[in-house]
Amino acid sequence: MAIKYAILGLLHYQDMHGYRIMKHIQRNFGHMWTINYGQISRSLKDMEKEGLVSMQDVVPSDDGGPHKKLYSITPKGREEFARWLASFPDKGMLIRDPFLLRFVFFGFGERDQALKIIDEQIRIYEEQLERRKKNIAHWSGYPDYVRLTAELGLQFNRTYVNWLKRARKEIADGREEKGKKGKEKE
Amino acid sequence: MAIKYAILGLLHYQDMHGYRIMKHIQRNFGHMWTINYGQISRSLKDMEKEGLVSMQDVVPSDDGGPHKKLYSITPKGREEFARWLASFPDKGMLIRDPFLLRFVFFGFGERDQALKIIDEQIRIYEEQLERRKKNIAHWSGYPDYVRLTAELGLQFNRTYVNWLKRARKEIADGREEKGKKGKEKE
DNA sequence: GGATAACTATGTATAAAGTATATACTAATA
DNA sequence: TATTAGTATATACTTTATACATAGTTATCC
Repeated sequence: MAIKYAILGLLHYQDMHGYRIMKHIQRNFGHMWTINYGQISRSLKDMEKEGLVSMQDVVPSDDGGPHKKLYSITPKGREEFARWLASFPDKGMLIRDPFLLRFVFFGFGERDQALKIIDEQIRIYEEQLERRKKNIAHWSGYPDYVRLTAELGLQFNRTYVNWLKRARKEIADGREEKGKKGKEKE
Repeated sequence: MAIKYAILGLLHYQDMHGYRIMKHIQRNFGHMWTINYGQISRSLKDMEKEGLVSMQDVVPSDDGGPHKKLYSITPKGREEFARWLASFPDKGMLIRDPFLLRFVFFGFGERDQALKIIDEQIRIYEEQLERRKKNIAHWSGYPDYVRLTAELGLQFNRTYVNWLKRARKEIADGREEKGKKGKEKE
């Protein structure tokens, strides 16, 4: 359960409640992790049962805000996190890109439709790239591990956008019509 | 169910059995999709029920080899695939890297242990890069969509290895000790 | 020739992750 | 004062991923 360790790691910085953990992961780990509240909610409940975190109810009367559940990491949680951190990753990178899966098969469809989808993909990833460029400056004073991770996200984003634009151009220029269309390698 | 469309796409090229589909995805789509046999096996069974593929048992006496189940795409399968191909991807790229998740938290552990894990990661991805460099030449005559996708895989691999090496150097030089260790941004 | 390791081939049970949907309160804004 | 965006949580359901189990084939090593 990898989400578990992401949560335990974040709770090293400070106590948090579920929604804030989700927002943190979305904002700062977005290039290597996607998450939604349902997963956080379930994980926190399980982890409390396991004794890795402890929960404190923050009722509206306490701070004037909405009902929250504030989670802290326990000594047991710190132990398990440290063990995990020092262990070698057992699995490799997991990638799923619904766009690329289409892209590789675009030879079986209409070129104009393919170009439309590619253009939309360029729009999305250029926007993301601009957001990340703006954000990266804020990381300059932070620990190397965190800053370096953000920089990798930016580099992947840049590589992807450049590739998309080059691919779009090659396809628009009609080069795919000359290839051995429909053939595939083993 | 995205796996379904990967399978339907591959069956456009030729009839295949499950193990071969898995190997194909691992070898050629590894940078955009990860998969294991369990998923293929169940997907094919479901897809046969749905009428998207048809199955033909190849018993040992037929070809001397082991028992196989040869799958073909049906007209209904082609229709559904075409519909999917022309649709806009509803979800973005998903990346989950057990190494990067550790990396971002290495500030909470021992630097020497971190360096060991980083070195192992460099070894793994340099090996993968060499394999891909060798493979890419074989794609030169193939349709643009397929070749371009393979090229992106190579570029991502290269970006990752370069980043790993730079990160390793920065960390080995001890720069992470000077940072605001343990602090984290919101 | 026989062991053994690596590869081909499949299947099922279980665990983990991801999505859809629901509720409710707060803050901003038009 | 509506309405929208944002904060906050929870559960049911679906899809995806892993672990384990089986069995035959091919290659290699002694």
